[in-house]
Amino acid sequence: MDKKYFYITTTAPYVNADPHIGFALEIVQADVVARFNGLTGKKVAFGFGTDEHGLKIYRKALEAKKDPLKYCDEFAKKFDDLKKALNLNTTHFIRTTDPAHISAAQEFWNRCFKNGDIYKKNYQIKYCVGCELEKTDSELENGRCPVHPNLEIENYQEENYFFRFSKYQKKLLELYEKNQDFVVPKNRLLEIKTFVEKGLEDFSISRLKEKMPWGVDVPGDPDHVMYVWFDALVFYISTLGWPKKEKEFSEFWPGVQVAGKDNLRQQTAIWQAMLMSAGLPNSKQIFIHGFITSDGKKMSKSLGNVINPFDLVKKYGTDPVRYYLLKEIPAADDGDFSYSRMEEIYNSDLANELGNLASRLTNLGEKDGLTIDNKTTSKFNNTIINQFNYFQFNLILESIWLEIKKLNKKIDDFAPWNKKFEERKDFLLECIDTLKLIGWQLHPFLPETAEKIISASQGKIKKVQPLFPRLK
RNA sequence: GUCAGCAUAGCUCAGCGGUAGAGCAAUCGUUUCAUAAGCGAUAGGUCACAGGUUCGAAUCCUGUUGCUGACACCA
Repeated sequence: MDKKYFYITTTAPYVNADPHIGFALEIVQADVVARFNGLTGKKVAFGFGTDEHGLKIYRKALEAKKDPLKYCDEFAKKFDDLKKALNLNTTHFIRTTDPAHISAAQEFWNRCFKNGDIYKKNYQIKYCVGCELEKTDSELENGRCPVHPNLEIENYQEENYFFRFSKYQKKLLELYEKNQDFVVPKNRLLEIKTFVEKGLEDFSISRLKEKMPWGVDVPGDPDHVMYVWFDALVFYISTLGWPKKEKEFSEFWPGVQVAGKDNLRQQTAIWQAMLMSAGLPNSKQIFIHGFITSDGKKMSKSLGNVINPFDLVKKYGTDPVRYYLLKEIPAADDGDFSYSRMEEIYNSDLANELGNLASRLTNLGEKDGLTIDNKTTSKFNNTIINQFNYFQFNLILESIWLEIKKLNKKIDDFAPWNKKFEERKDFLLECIDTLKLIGWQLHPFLPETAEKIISASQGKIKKVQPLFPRLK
């Protein structure tokens, strides 16, 4: 709709563990799209934040004998550190424990309530005394806790607030029907459609405060706090300052949301129904990415194969890590990370092909004392623009690398080092200009490298330091 | 258990009815401007398995095996 403004956001990571490589993937993907849109002249908002309420965090904080907020502070800091480590161009940041978010969540609740979509009902809770935890049906085996099969599951009821999700079945299906690109990739759209078609049940959106106080107060009811989902989803608009910053909100919303496949339902159905209920426009688009395995295996603490994004960046640098995530992990499918593959593509793609190309060209240019004045800037052809619309980062990078290979070959074929100065001048100028264009195309993906390339290929040409020193 | 998707060279994937493709890795050759980089060539696959349809199947259909996801209160 609005061509001037663009808003993109990731999910708000839950702060019960250190930042995960999977979230790094998600936010790097969002960053690339944000930067791309910025280069095409739009005003971009890129939202980011942390999800900090709920039982799990409350328990962890108690275990660590810490005040929940202080406990969250430590994690929120770690997530904030991702911005620097991954060179993210985020413009907005909010924690769900920030007062602005809390009042946004309450305002959102009020709107849904006024619309008649929030009501009180008895909620059946299944509780395992052994774990001292509430259990869901999917966690039970034959109606018993798998960890404590000799203990009976206790049932009790409490009064909760419910959200009238069922009311929005038809409207959600209309939304999917009307906009076939609402969820990308399309098999995810199919998945959620099937889910909604099967019928929707209202779900509980509050918890008794006496049992679990770590949440946003339900307006007008001191006995309840909101269930994390409800408050966390409002994050997508509280980052923009809703409801206070009306202008900013109306400029940027609706936005594009990036989420993992485990988040499909929350983003594409629940959140959309909530928006309808609150009388706000639906999201523009939801992109669903896959998961990353580590050396072909699921990452888990017990296997000891968890990949920490900070370690990776420390070892290889920001742009190589971004390159791996964008080139080697198919954006919409599961992908694998391995150190050997990381080093392979670092050396072949980055050091040998791209880095060396910049070195040889700027070296030739410097020796001939060349100067380039032309102001080539960002330029994306329609294929690339279309591939951006479907988040096909790996394909875009492949086509950029095709250009890099072509340029390397072109230099070999012409062999400027065998030519006289006058014979090679125009040739070199042309090559360096192509290099600059490549730099611009790389800008959303590898911002730091791109800037080095661009600045090295304009004005008086000087040989660049190796962009990516070869490993080993 | 039910439903859906996937299974192609060592690795990552493209091809989706007409004699198996790319990149990386491997091997060999070649150039020297460059980060011992570049360029070229070679090798590497009964296209998961078994049936069927067709003049012809990696490509369509059926079955088997394996993996992944969904089947609602885990963010």
